Amino acid sequence: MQEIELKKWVSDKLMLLLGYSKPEIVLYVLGLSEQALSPAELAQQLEDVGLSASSETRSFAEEIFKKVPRDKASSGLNLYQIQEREAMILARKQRTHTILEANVDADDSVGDAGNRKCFRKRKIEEQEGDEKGKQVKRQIEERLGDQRESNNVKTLRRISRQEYLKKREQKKLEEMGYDIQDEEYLFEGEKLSEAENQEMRYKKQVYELAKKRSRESDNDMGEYRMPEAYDGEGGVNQKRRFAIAKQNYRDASAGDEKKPFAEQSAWVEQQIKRATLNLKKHKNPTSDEYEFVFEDDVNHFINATTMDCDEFKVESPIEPTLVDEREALPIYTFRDQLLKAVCDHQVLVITGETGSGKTTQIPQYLHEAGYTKRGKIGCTQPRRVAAMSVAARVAQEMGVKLGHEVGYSIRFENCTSEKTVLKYMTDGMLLRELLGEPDLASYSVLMVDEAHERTISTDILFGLVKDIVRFRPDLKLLISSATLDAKKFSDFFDSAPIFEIPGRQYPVEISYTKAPEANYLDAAIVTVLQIHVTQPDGDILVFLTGQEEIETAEEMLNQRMKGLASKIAQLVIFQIYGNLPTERQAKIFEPTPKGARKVVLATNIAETSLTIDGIKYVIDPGFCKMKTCNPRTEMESLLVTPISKASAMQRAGRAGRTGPGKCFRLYTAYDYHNDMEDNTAPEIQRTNLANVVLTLKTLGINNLMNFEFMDPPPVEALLKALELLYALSALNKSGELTKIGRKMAEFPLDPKLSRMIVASDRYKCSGEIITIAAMLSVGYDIFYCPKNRKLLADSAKMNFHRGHVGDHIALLNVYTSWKETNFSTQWCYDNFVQVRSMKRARDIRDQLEGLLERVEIELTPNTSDIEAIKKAITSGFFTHSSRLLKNGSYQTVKHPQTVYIHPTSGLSHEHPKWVIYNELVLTTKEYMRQVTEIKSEWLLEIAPHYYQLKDVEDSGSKLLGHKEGH
DNA sequence: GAGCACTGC
Repeated sequence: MQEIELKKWVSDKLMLLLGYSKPEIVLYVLGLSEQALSPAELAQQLEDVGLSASSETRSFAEEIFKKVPRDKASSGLNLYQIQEREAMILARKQRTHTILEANVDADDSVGDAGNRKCFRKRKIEEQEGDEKGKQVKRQIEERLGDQRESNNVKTLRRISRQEYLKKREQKKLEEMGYDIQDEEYLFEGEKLSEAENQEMRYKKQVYELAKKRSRESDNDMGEYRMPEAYDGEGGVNQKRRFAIAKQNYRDASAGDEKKPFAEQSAWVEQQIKRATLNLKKHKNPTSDEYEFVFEDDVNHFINATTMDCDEFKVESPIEPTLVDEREALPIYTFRDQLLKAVCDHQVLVITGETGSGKTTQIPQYLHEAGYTKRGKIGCTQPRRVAAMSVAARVAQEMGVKLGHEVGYSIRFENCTSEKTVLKYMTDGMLLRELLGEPDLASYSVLMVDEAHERTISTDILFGLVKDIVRFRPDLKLLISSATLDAKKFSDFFDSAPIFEIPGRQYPVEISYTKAPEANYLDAAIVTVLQIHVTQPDGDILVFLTGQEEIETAEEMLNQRMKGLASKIAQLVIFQIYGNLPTERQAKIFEPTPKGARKVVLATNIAETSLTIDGIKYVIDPGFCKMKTCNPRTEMESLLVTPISKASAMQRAGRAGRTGPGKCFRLYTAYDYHNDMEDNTAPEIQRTNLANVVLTLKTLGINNLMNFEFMDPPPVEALLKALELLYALSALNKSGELTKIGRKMAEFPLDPKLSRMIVASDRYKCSGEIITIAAMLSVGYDIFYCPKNRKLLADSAKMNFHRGHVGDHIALLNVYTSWKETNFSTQWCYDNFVQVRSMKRARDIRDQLEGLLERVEIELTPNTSDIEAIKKAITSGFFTHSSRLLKNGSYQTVKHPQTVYIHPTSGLSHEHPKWVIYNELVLTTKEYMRQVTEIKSEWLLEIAPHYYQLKDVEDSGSKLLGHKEGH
């Protein structure tokens, strides 16, 4: 029953926010849009979710289902026909466009009055663009022809963006009037049967209705209210639902939702006796017992497979030149075939494992073949370091200076010039670029590398470029991925051909344990020692889940090595994880002392982000930490979860980079084949989508349901994002971007932070607010707390909290103090602050400062008005408010749940009545992290569309009501 | 008085 309610609600909500006709929603919600169901099956499905009551809905659904083409690309029209139709639509489009524009203007009454003047300039330009249409386009073409040497790049970008938005708008309307236009055009003058005429009338009716409804919702200026189900007003029932949801979440946290765990736990019970016996032995090592462990070696692992390696050659050319090296790459022999394939096909999926040379060579081949005469060749990478190092390598191979013909572009660093024809960049950077150049006009080829990693940015890029290649037949698109996923990419890009390039990975022998390990940490330690004693030279890489585990593993290893020091070779242990200070991270690259063996205890960071030379043995316990977010409560937590097969292969591959290697998996072959997922769920299905939605809306994609996600995110996550953006006034009632929303989209931050910056204009504290935003989005820990000097570190930290100003202001204090010492590194050491985090905060802050000008917010530094700063913060984070309860705990205001102030907060002993928080985390308790005290009146003042008086009343009645409820 | 996977803009 709950599920039915939810689905109904979802469908209503979608209508409100997206301006969709109901049948499409229903179909989407049911997940049927891609299936070819008969009307009877469809009716059954509708009934199952309680939507059969409305015959209107059903007939609509069936009707639309029949007529929506399964494949929008193959509409059966040729290019000429499509152009004709677009011209017909244009007239209608322009009328509607004016209406939409008017509404965007009106909508800003929700937001800051002070911001009205902003974007007026852009708006005028857009209107001009609209009127002048073709003229502007001609201008662009002329100017682009001028080698794009124009000083006025900004204007060009804006114009091209308008062009794109116009195209988008056109498409949207085209979709709405799709069939009508189609049929009117194709059957003009032909006599139709009565049934056909009837169908035509019906379709027109639907179209008119949709248009009318869209206008109505545009004009509906009523207040926004949270939907009932999210309101917390359902009394006892609502509370129960909540409790159940939470319980489920807890259960999931315990890991029971996964089958592997359920089975494994049964195994664990059986094995526990044996395991504890082993454990005891390890704790008090004598050489006899260790010999037992080592003898066990032969039987401990089952050698199962050897990783595929297509072309295994050991090459040691004497003094290889760069040309020799290029020609020795596996890809070299495929050069001509590849060029032909690129020539013949617009989209090509390329598979090639590590070492094939695809990333460095393909762009060069295309350059040599003359593709750069028509435009740049772009190549995206998921990571900054990769973009930089690959660009450097290619520049070297081509004998040019990095930043000239070959360049790279990453955040904070644009190393390209007018001359650049091969451009490597992070995928996120290209996405930003697309906001200014939506049709990728300056590119002739785009290569999306490491596509199988499925970062959010690549996933969005997929949807966008799939669209772009349709109206830019001259643009070549290359998708490069791991072999396993090639089919999926090919399918997504309308059956694009797959081009296979063999890799040059050395073979890796993979072994599994015979039985599941009860304690994988212990098993990992034992395996390290086994390898050390029984296997030939070569360093060992152990994948663990986090810092704590790595530290205990090091302790255990050291302890056991003590007793054996005289008997076996030295073992040098290194740690590597993201939060480790840079100096200590660098240590893993130091050469191993002669006769010793290196052991690297690493987190997932060693899986893709950094490569350690000389690794010959990999130990893979099969787990990693993953951030999971309960979408209902927005509570985040880090859970230890089993890795996917793809991840396991990646880990194993780490042993075969410089020579043949071995991988020891601390799980059974059965587990691997039967219980582990093939791939980790793509990020886009796991994370908060607020930023994604904002980006898409900025690109003019209002119609989120029609956006072609390779793997669509859950509808509920999309709705949550829309809801938040709506509450932040970034979207209007019909789900269109407002002026505020446009400004927010300029900032590469979480929308709540962007909103806070936009609001700071009104409170005249933008300088402070961008500092706080930068500090909050650093990503690393700000404070460093060495175990032996805990007290000192804690007191240093409390210095910044003097006056109980709250955590946001404390972060501001940290930054301003650092700035006052002229960004001194020594100051950081003295105050137990991480230098790396501060430098990063400075980079982000500088970037934000530059962006302020673009959205016409004045930089107003040095205010001492704490209340103004707090109000600006509240403008971004009013959805994250909570109130003090009588028992000292807190209750979130909108989706009531009990939470606590995190002990690391400066306010953890203060008990302020009302607070806002940056995030909720579930660790040992439900904690609010980064907390600041506010006045409850501010919530009504700042977000009257979100809060009602009863939400913020201080009366005890609400608390009493809770007691009665129990 | 807690507990810190990894990217990216």
